[in-house]
Amino acid sequence: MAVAKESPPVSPKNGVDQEAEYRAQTRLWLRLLACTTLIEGELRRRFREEFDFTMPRFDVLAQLDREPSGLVLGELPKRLMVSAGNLTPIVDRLVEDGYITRTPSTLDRRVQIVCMTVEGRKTFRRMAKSHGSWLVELLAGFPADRLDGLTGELDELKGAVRDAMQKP
Amino acid sequence: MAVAKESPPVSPKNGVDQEAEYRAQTRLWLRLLACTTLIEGELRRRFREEFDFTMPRFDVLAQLDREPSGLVLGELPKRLMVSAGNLTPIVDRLVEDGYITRTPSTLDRRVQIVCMTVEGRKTFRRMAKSHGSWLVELLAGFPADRLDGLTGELDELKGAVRDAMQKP
DNA sequence: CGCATTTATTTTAAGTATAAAGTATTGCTA
DNA sequence: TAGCAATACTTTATACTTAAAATAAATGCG
Repeated sequence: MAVAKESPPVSPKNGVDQEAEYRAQTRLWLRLLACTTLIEGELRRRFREEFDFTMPRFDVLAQLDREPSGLVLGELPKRLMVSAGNLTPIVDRLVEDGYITRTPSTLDRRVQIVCMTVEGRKTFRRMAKSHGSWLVELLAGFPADRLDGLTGELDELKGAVRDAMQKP
Repeated sequence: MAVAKESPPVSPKNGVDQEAEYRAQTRLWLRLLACTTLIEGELRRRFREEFDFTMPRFDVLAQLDREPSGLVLGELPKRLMVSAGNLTPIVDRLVEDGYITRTPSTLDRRVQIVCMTVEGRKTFRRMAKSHGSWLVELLAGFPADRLDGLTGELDELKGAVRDAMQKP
């Protein structure tokens, strides 16, 4: 039963509309996933090839780059939206490689402060520059005057999803 | 739109525009990643809680569900955009659990045909129904009349990125 | 036919991810 | 002030992920 798009709302939502909306939602999700996977895969590949570095490691450095005085270790999982346990070995290796330091707080011996070293900052800057240019290269084909519009839509989407997750 | 397509670094003249565009591109990428991570994480969590199942396993079943006569194993990595090596243990376990079968082709003994079992099909239908309703729930807060528009934008983005990756 | 190449798939090594349990340490409170 | 709950972080178990090497079978070509 084909329903005209502009048919008045006879019932709040009839079966056909619901079905169509469901399919539209599924399509959106699949497209979102495809875009992210595509870009993420390419960035990962280049990080590996050019710098023998991984994105999670870069992400940690990116957070620390904004915090000259360092960051409480527990802040990282929150900001990067990953689990705490995941971060331990990543931070371990960044310390091992000399890019960051991990110092126990004198006030609370459970807490550790992580801070980028001079070496780490230098390395990060170099990688960040490439990262930026890769992004520019990959997104160059998308009309510049619609970048903000799309970002705005995604912001709304994110808000809606977050709200939906809050409720229960 | 007055943006040089791929002029390397920066000429003083349009330096500001380029910088602004670069920031817009970065914002878009971060938002895209945030949306996907948010939704993916929630779906993963629910798959785990409700069905003790993972998304990659579900994705394999979803592909096979459309192919009543089964699929050449090598098709899966292409369709799911994952590496072949990754798939081996996933398929192994699905076979082990009785959801799919893996039969060597009689024509070419390198090739294997994977096919969903009746049991697998039953299980998949049940999970797919929940998956759909979760998606509806998570995306309910986003205006229905803008779903297709956003999907279209993402399609364009995907095309642009794919083109950019093709060239070199 | 014999051998190199290509194709399909698996194995391996290194890393990322989560959940859940474990270890200190601190703070609260009865 | 003794004990217990909360907090910060690590460890463990399991699974996904890729890249690259390995295996195995088919194909092509001289």
